[in-house]
Formats: sequence, C-alpha cells, structure tokens
Amino acid sequence: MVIRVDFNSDEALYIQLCNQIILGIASSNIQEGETLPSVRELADNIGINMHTVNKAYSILKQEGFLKLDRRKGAVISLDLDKVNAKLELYDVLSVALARAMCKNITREEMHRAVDEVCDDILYGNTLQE
Amino acid sequence: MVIRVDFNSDEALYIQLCNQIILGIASSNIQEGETLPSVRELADNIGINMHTVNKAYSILKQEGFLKLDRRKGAVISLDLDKVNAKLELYDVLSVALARAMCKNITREEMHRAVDEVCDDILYGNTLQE
DNA sequence: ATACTTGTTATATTCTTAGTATAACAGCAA
DNA sequence: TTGCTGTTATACTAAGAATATAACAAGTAT
Repeated sequence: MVIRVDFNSDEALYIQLCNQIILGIASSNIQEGETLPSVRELADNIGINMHTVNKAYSILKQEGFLKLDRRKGAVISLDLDKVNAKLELYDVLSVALARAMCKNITREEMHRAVDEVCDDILYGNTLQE
Repeated sequence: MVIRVDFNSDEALYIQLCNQIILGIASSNIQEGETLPSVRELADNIGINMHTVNKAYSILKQEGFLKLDRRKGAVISLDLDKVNAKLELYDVLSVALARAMCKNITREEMHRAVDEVCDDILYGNTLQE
C-alpha cells in the first residue's frame, strides 16, 4: 500500500498517516490480516521520523483499526465498535453540515455528496488511484 | 446568542468559537444582518483573551460568514461560494465516511445520520437547546 | 548462540501554534 | 472629548509536533 505525505499541509504528519491508512482500509487497498510496513521502514520510505509513524500506529491501534505485534508488526484488525463510531460520525457531521447549510447546500446535495464520496472510496471515480 | 467554550477540550478555543457561531447561523439562532458581541465583550463573557475571539472572527470573515465593520462590529453576512464549500464538504466527508465504512456503518445509516444531524441543527431534537 | 528485526520506552532538542498580556492606533458615534 | 469599534504590534508562556539518539524486550532467522 502506497502512503504519501504532504509536507506543506497544515495537517500534522501523524494525522495524515492515520487518514491515509483508514482510507486504504475502507477502499480495500489493504485488508484485514495484512501488515503495514514497520515503523522504521515506513519512516525511511517517506523520509520522516520513526516516532511520527509510531504515533500514528498507536492511535490507529487505540481506535481499533489495527493491532501491534512485536513479531509481525502492525496488522490490520478491525474492532467494530459501531456505537462509538456513530457518535464520532455525528460529531464530525454536525460541524461539516452546518457549514454546508450556511452556504445554501441543499440536503439533496449532501446526500449526493455522501454517495459520491463512498463510491469514490470504493471504486475510485475521480482523482485517487 | 449564547456562546460557550469547553476548556478541557483538545480543540482550540478559536476553533470552538468558529464552530459554535457557524452552528448558530445554520440553526437561525443568529441571522444575516445581526451582530455578534464585540471581541472584547465576548472575551470578557467567556473569560478568555480578546485576541482569541479576534482570531475566530477573522477566520469567519475570511471564510465568508461575516463582515467586520469598525463601527457596527461583527455582522453576519453570508458569502455563498458553493463551489468552494462543496470541495471542503467532500474533503471532510472522505475521511469521516472512510472511518465509518471501516466500522461497518452502512450507507443507509450514513444517509440517516445526515438527515438526523440536519434536523437536529434546524429543529433541535436531541441535546442542544 | 549470534545477528537482526519487531514494537516500546526514555530523554532531549527544535519549531510551531495557541493563548495570554499590554499597548497603542484609526474610525466612528453620542 | 469620551467611549466604543476592529486592527496591529510586540512579548511572553505553555503545549504540541517532529526530530534525534539511545536503549530494551521479545521474537525470527542464520
């Protein structure tokens, strides 16, 4: 799985790493049971520090996306806590949709956006390869 | 319009201010043409520094939610840049929905979440008063 | 047993951001 | 003039992000 990073972004590197890996899982780019590169290897590939990668992996572990094994490394392992996941989704949506409403984006457009983003993640319509 | 702040949150104070005001606009709690408290007044009310409020107002101005007038203060004034607003919405959704997909949240549940959040903003179902 | 790799922990340093604290300025209203 | 707006400037503290070394424990491979 290819992982890139934008050094000019105002988003923290470890957050970018988390997001990319989550997108990779959602798009089946990497699947349950498969392993990510080791912290040192990924850090070297991207050109960042080991601890930055380790921080991302630790967060993903705590959020139930993978498990860390000292022998195998970082193994994708999904813990399906839907209750908590829904609460987080509602939190994110409340600010995102409030913004959208202020900009006169209709509810139909929001629903279309959900479908398009899902399709994009699953089948890769627009940009991402 | 009532504005509160959570000092224990890991979210920056000025971000919380921005989000609250945007939610206030979306929920018609405050409307186009109406004015927000002055930077000094709001800062005193909440118990934070003037510059933190000023930072929030400046961002909201730059994002097209209000205009700053030296005589009237901060006046709600919506600049409807739908193109940009949609791009931002897609950005936020892509990471939020990828997370949701990993947690086996169905597309139907996502659509229901959109409707519930919108209704909650507009009519105040659950918690917010 | 040795060498190597894994995640993990610890410490220290640099840089950026967030937030505060004063202070002053320009424009406008009572 | 007095008092209120937003605006700008400067300086400081605190916290987080990222890096740099270093070492440790546990497993694998030779």
